Amino acid sequence: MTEQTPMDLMKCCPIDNTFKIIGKKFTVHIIRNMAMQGQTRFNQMLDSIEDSNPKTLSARLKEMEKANLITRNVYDEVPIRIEYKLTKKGKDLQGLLDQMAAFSMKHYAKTVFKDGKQRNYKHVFKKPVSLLN
Amino acid sequence: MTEQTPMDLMKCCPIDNTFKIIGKKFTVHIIRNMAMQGQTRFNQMLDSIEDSNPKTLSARLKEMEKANLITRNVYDEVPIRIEYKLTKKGKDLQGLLDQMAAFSMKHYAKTVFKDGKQRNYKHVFKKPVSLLN
DNA sequence: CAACCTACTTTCCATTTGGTAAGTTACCAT
DNA sequence: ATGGTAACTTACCAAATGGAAAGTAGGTTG
Repeated sequence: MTEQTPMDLMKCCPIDNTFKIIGKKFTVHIIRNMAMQGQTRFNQMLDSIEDSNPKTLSARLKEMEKANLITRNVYDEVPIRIEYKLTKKGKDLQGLLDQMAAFSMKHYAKTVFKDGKQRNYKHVFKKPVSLLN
Repeated sequence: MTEQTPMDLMKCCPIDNTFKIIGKKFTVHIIRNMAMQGQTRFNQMLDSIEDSNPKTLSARLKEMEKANLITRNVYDEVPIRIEYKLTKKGKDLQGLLDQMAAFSMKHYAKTVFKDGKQRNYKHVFKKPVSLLN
């Protein structure tokens, strides 16, 4: 019998599909700030994401909520407070961000590190790269 | 003494840096076709990458060559033959592609698989997700 | 009642990006 | 001379994307 390749199982490309989710400007930055710095609020992200602006940030957050990567919770305080949080699904992008970080730390040490010296992911973050189960 | 965070070491964000490299349309598709299908030629990629066109493909290949992700070799045959190959650095993006594939296989099984059933990366590709050393 | 706060939205404009279609180069075969 | 092949390039146009600046909503504080 003929061998079954991964492509025989697939209807559409999973890499392409993921790219459609995280390929737009600021999406990975938002996840990064939420996952690594625990940020939850609009103005926090606006202030800390390089070159972001409210219009684009707002658009990305809406897309991400629709894609179930994050939740949006309204707290009726004064002034109003809104919290964005990563869902389980959103957290599953951690491994992807880890790989992105690891790649630059390996190949762009001079760009990335103040002292220009190469380090690996585990050394910097004191934990191995996350994996998806 | 005060604790040293990963950010204290960094001049620029490694995630952002990687995004600048792979964030444009078709870049990951090119790497995917080269790594997973062994493609080396312009027209092969043009025919097999969904919605690609010669202008954009050509632009991406040039950027990728400049970034040392691929090499371009000219063979003076008739008709002329040109081979693109992944460098060691380009191959180091494999783990990133794996994570992208794994994420969609976990969270978009219905979109990705013909039968709509979830499978993990290892099951489909018969090998674990690649890691960067 | 004016100022301030968070969290946006809206308008209008500029830039980036991509796409189609046709052309180009160089060499060989008929 | 015409046509074929590979690998592009060019011109011109359309759409997507992003950004600055100002405005809005609802409530509080001085």
